Amino acid sequence: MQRDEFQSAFWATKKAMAEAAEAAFNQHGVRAGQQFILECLWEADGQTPGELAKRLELATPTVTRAATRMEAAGLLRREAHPHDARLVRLCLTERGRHLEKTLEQERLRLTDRALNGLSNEQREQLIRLLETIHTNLGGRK
Amino acid sequence: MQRDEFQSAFWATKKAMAEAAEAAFNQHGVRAGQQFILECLWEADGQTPGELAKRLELATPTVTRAATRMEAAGLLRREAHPHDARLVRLCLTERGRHLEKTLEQERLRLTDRALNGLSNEQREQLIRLLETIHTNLGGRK
DNA sequence: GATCACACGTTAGCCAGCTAATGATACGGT
DNA sequence: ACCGTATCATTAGCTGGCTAACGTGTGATC
Repeated sequence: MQRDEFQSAFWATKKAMAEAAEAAFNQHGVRAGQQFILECLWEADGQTPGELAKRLELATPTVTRAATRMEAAGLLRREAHPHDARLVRLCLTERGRHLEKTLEQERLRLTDRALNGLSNEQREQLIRLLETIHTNLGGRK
Repeated sequence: MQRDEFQSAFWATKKAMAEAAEAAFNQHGVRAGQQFILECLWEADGQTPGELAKRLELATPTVTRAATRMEAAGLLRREAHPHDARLVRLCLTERGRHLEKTLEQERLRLTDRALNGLSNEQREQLIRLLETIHTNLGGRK
């Protein structure tokens, strides 16, 4: 049957990226998926699970459960919202706040490693190609 | 902090691809991850979970559990290995065998949709770039 | 021929996505 | 003032990846 080089290459690369990301963040006691939540909170602390889910384009339960684990890991804590008892504010702990620079570095290092040997032009082209695929498949934003 | 356009674009695209693949295959009662196992079995029926895991670069338990679900879904059945009682042969049912062309078409259609608007040259370039990343991160094969 | 190490599949349990169902609170209309 | 709807978070339960632990069967060695 026809080989589908694109999908083969894409999924293999995705797997390699996921593994590398997991390895990079695990060193600092953070699971790969939690990094995105942290990034949002570094930008604006005290957001609610629903806000984070919307920003990250995740389902809300994914965020609340991750928050539970991150709370157990001492990365954040839940606080009551002052004006609306339905809402929960996720607030970074000292430890969660302190990891910002470390994890940013880790992320940039991963990108560097992944794109090693590519020219700036090739990198830009890659990003454009990825974005084309994303919009072709109806990706939001 | 520095934006990391590559990772943003990559993960967004990965998500869009995963969603699109899930939607495409679910129409035929197949979950996205099971497609790869089916492809292996179409090529050579009766392989063992361990063989499939090695080919697909998955952990063996991932395959055995998927096989259990696929068995329940009527896509394959377990058969005893004639010469070695430790081994299990995963054999396609009529239904599993019959889905080959349909799912291949679905996969190609997904690729077409994803790469819509890209020239052959751009497609080849994309594949090369993805493979570079894969090998940069130490991807096997 | 018995025993012991190795190979294989399965089970248990973790994380991370998802949807559907629950429960609590806010708010608008009456 | 009350009642119903809408909006949150959470829980339950699915798939799909993983590692570690388990049990069984092969095969080699003695």
